[in-house]
Amino acid sequence: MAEGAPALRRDRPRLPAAARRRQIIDVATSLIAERGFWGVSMQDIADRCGLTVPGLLRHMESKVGLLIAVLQDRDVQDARSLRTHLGTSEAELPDDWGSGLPGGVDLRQLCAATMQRNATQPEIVRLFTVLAAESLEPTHPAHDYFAKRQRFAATAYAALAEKFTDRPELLARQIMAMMDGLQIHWLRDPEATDLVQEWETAAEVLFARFTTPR
Amino acid sequence: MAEGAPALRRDRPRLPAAARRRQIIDVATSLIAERGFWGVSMQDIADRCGLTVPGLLRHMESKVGLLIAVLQDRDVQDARSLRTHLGTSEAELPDDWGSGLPGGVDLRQLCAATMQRNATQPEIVRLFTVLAAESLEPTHPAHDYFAKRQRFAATAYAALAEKFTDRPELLARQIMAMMDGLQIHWLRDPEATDLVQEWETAAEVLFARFTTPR
DNA sequence: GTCTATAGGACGATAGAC
DNA sequence: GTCTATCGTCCTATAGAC
Repeated sequence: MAEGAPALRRDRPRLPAAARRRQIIDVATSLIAERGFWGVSMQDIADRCGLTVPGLLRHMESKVGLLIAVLQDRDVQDARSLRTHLGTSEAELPDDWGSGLPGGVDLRQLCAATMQRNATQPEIVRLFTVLAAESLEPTHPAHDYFAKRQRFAATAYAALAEKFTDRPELLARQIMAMMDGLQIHWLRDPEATDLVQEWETAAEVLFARFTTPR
Repeated sequence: MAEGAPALRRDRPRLPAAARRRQIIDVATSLIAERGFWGVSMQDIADRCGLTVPGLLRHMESKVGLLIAVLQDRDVQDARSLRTHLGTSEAELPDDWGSGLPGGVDLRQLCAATMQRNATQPEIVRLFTVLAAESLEPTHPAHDYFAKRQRFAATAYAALAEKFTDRPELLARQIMAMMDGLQIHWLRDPEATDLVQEWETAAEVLFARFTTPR
């Protein structure tokens, strides 16, 4: 009966700090997407990492700190993906998204690319959908993040919409609303519809005024 | 110093059960709209009612029971409002919404009326926005409610869309997505825009194919 | 119809051993 | 880098007095 060493939780070996941090962010992303920030406990996250809560807290200074880390990580990933899609040189896009999108981009193509990417990562879409609603409350730790994000997106889209219409903010807002709306319906029943196809049909309507019928 | 009676919490007198229940539902609606179901505790709700938690639990059998009561109450209110707006006789609309909307209704008018009503009650819109996202998780107590609700709305809207297009489910989905999307943007910054006006502009685009230009 | 008291657990976070 | 142990708080819910 005398087990010598106290041994690590389960059979999981120590991980280098960087790898552990990566794992924690991935697990937290997944769980927060499922249940929202208030619906997840540090215990839940620690369990899925094969850690105790204090073990988890050596890598993240608090629960709120963990949420911030998750959101920052998403920005880094998104910026990387955008850079790849648009070509590195002209798109600066640092971690806070810089001041806008490059002017040479076509709005309709950008939207289509975004929806195509989103269709491949429902978990991330869900993370943002759930947190966007939860963080409407001004005291929510992600409130400012989402306020800023929405302001940025509205401005950037409107700038790109200028070559379509003289009311670019209006088109920008309709586009964002339609994208968000289609996404939440898709999340509720992913089998029922094809997000990309659904967007394509909607885009035809939204952009119809601005394209020459063939 | 000898205060005789233990006295009621604060200065609030006993309320008849029905009035108390009404108060509890109103308070819970408001708090859940702000913070989501997982973000609110029974203590929070009891405090705002001037009750202790056991006092609260004499009127609602559990926290989940309270959420159900809130949602059922919304259905009753919505059905009442719809009956008023459409005229009592043809719209049956029992508490579970029956099997559809009366065929005589014009879809575009119905949407406009809905958005006008929603614009006057941001708190209710927020309740549904927050819970719709939170309840994507299949184990959430409101999951089935929202799944059913979305299915009903999609069917009902599609039926009314039949006189506009031969792809009514598509138009119905675009309408619902746009309404939901505009609402969440409006909730984040209610000062910035007029929900009714915003919808009117979007509706012109969505219905443009089906109306004769004057 | 509302209270006090309390059970019994989960929560976020810290201290200190190894 | 991870553990055990623990603090103090908050949670939902119940028992029983008035």
